[in-house]
Amino acid sequence: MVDDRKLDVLRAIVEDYVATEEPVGSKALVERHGLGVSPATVRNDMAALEDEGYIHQPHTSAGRVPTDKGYRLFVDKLATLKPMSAAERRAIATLLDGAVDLDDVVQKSVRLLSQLTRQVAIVQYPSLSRSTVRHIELVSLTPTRVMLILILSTGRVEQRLVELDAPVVDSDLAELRVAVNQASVGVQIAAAAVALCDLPDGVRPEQVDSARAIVGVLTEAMSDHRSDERVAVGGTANLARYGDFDTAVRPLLEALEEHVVLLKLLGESGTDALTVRIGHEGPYSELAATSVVATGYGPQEFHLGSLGVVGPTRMDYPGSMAAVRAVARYVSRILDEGNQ
Amino acid sequence: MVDDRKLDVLRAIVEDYVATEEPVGSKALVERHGLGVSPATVRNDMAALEDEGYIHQPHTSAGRVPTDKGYRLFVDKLATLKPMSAAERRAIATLLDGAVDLDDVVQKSVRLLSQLTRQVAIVQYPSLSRSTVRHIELVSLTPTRVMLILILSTGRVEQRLVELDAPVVDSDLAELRVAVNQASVGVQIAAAAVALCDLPDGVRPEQVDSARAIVGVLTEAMSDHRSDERVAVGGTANLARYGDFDTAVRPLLEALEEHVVLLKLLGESGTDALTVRIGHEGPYSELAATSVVATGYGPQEFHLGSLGVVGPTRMDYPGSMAAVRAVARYVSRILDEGNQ
DNA sequence: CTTGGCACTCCGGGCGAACGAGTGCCAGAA
DNA sequence: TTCTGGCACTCGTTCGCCCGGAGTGCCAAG
Repeated sequence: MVDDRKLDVLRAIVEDYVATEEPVGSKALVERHGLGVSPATVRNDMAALEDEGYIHQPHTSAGRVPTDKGYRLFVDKLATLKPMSAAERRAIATLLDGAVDLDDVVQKSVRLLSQLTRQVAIVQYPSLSRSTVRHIELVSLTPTRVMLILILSTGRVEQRLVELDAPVVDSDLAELRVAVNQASVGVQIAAAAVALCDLPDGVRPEQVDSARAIVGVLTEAMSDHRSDERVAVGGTANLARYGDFDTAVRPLLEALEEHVVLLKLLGESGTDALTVRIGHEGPYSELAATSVVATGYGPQEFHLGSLGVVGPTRMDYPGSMAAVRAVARYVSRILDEGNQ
Repeated sequence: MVDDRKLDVLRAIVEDYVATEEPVGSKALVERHGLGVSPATVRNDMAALEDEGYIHQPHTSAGRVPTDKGYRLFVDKLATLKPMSAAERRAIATLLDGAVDLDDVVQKSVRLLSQLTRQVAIVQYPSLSRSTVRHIELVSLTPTRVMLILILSTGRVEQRLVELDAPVVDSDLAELRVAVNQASVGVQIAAAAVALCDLPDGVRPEQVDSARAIVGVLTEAMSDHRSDERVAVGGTANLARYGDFDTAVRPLLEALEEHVVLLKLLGESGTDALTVRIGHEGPYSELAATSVVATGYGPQEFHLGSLGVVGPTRMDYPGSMAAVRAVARYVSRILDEGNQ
């Protein structure tokens, strides 16, 4: 089982199959890779690999195709990350350095990732719940309407409109602004929501109602878990290269509409490690033909969110893994800089 | 040429073809619609319609298929908007009323539109250039970093980070905040950018540099035409229902990645009218097999942006047109309310 | 102007044969 | 023990072919 040549054969099969999309036979294998043995020998190895479940033949007298288990072994033992070319590194750096705000960073990352890997890319917005509050701004638009602006350490900005029953004067609003900022700046968002709850009790009686309304919306915005579900998707056009429409493209297209599904695909594991989920290893049986390469991102191992690519199980794992890791690193750096 | 029955036949052909996706023959036509004449008569009419270019037969002895010109006549003369069901109206109202901010409104509109029409939906964010400034907020994060927040009449919020060479004190910043707001609140954004340019000249000499930097970024954000290109896309999974992958799905998938292309598709015409662009009538020859149903939206005939759906030329025009118009109306109302 | 009849066209499905890629196995060589 | 060349076999794919059926255009009659 720990046979070097058999592993070589498996690697060759994976690489050829990824390149050609066609089952690969023993003869083509020895030709395209310098294996130094005859087709017959390779056939023996292939038979063994098939017994062990690493490859599979669609029907008698067709070539072999890697199974999910085969890809798994390939990824774990045989693949070395394809280093990014200098041009690619430069593209990443210049594109992301030019981003003006968080939205821009996310949009550009998705685009980048999909172009580098020629696959569908997914980037989760930095999680609300793991951010800290950087600033809260209260802007009175009319005497009875206040806009709340919540600025987070990641650069993410949430806004809410509040209708008040009674008008507030600007000086009161200013007071309240100071109070909410004191209570929450630098604090993790969950803790900030708690800290804010008691705040209205301390203000002057005339203000209490307005303060309650404002703080209410604020804490609601902070604990709105839907906002954690925001993701950006790009590169769907790459689906066009897929071979099998019904088993591969359709379910994936449907999944891409459901952001909750996407997040689960990325894996909210909370770890920053580069993870590869191959075919049936994922949580959805309809997506048994697709693999996910994902990783967390965030400054200094602090997990803010995830990003990755999804594609057919027959995909270029080394290349995708390298691209995903490279983009995650740049994004982490950018977010860190903005926060310094 | 102005023959009532021939028009009836054309309408029947369009409806049948949209329903079945198959060329429709004379016999099936008289059966499914109560035309009250024999197949032979219908055949004569069909021959005439074909001479005039409204329909086309893929090959001898196949049924007829509407041409783009045929769809055009159908849309212009024969189609009556399918009224929305009560349930659909309710769905629109409850979904959009629950939106918390502009992003939310746009996201939900896209989703709604794609579900109502079972097609790919596109919604353009309200144009920056046609909005007025509602408020500008300057928040000092550290002494040398200021975050600018630009709140527009549409509810759209733009944010930018400014690095200053020298620290500013809060009171100076407050002064500047008052000044920029005075200069720009209520003013159309292009005019506001102009008005702001001269502003730094009036401030105290120590502030000039900071003011210049801040106003510079602000006017840049205001005149950033890229921001006008923001669009949201949804319902791509509906592409899966398309018959022909290579001629229909692939080019459209590619177009959906290019937001500039999408905007051109929606038509920046600036009018609020409901427009239908059928097949080759559009600006892209690769999209000769797709149609666009779009309209502008915005309070009281004031064009803020466009929204619509794209699909195969063989699509349900009456239904799509009704849905697009209904959603546009609700979106307009919501934006108007937020702005009142 | 409409209708029924009729000959004609041509697409699509079904069937069978030839083909070829790939295999498994076996006997002999290293 | 391991590798290799040879060989018979399997089975999916492709091509040619035929045939049925849907649909048409045209014509003569109502």
